[in-house]
Amino acid sequence: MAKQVSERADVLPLLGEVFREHGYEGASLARITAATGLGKGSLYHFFPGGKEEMAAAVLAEIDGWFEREIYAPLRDGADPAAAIDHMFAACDVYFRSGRRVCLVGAFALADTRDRFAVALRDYFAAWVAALAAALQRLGRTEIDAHATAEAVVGAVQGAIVLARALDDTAVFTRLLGEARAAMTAPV
Amino acid sequence: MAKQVSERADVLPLLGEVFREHGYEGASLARITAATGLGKGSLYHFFPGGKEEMAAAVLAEIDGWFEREIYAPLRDGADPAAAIDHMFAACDVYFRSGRRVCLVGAFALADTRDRFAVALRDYFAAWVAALAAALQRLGRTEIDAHATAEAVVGAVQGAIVLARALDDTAVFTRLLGEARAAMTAPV
DNA sequence: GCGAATCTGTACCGTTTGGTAAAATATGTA
DNA sequence: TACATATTTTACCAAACGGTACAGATTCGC
Repeated sequence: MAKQVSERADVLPLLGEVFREHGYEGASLARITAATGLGKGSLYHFFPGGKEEMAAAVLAEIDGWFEREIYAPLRDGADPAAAIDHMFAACDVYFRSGRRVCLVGAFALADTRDRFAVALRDYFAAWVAALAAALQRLGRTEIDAHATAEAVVGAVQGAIVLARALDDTAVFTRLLGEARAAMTAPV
Repeated sequence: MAKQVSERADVLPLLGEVFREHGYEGASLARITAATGLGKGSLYHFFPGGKEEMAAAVLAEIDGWFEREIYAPLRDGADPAAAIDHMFAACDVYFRSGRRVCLVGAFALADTRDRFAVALRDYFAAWVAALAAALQRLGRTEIDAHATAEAVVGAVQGAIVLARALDDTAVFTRLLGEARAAMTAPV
């Protein structure tokens, strides 16, 4: 009975992948134990609230990652244009050109939407706000910046759906490229 | 034991709503019987293949509706511009300004993607092709028409995700309006 | 009116579900 | 070493799962 040195934080990425691949309902404890290597006992030790707490923790970790990696540079970074470029590049890597699902987006389409309403809203609101801030720093008006940011974030989500449905990563890359071009062209 | 005069086709819309609201895994037979009023006996009489056949039938019905209502006018209608306007209007009604999920898009994000791969691909491929045909008839080049069509179809899917996550139907209307404007502006 | 085909309600099957309880083992600290 | 705290294993639970079997009831063709 070796103690795996697994911190609670270490299992979150594995946990996230299970939720991503099978959704909230499809992520059974059997699959979770298989993916994490942790038995039910350990899981309920780390997450006394069960599946719901696991999913909430994953959402919080995702939110933290985006805040650190994408939102903060957009909002506070020295070079807004570079932060925007970094955002597109990071999205392509993170979502694996549309092969990997956005867990927050997927939750928004299922009946998990109500259960995690606050987390979902915060995630997208923060993304739109951060991108809009970068655009404003590049000289756009507040209204124009917000509308454009909204469209770009929406385009990313739509690109994931399309790329997965068409089973074609090129669609994802193409759509993100167009969104990026439409952003940088007209100041 | 009154015979409900329900044809197989009559239950498809109800069935579709269950899948939309709860996803494939979340659409339990208990929920399905509750929503349709049909017992297991009747359900398995109409759909011997069980849940999988039910979902496939719903997808086929959806595909038929879009083909009839949206794709055909775009492709073969007398007035391509009017067909595009009709598409946006029909989308707003069908998806209830982003409150109602696109079942095909939702399936694309879950692990139902592999099970119904062909149906998902066909749905989006047909949509993009039809919209591209309308754009070509309006004078765009084949390449430009295809790229634009892809972006618009993606925007619709992204708009649904965003509207649901932000719990704001205005986002859906706004994004579709922008997509439409971006389409009609530069010939 | 009669038989065949169609439809429906109910009971049941084995499996899996999320979750619990507690005993057994590791680990950190003094 | 000893003791408390963390962690893990194992066994177990009631409920729900998708699906089957089949006997009734209804409807339709003739």
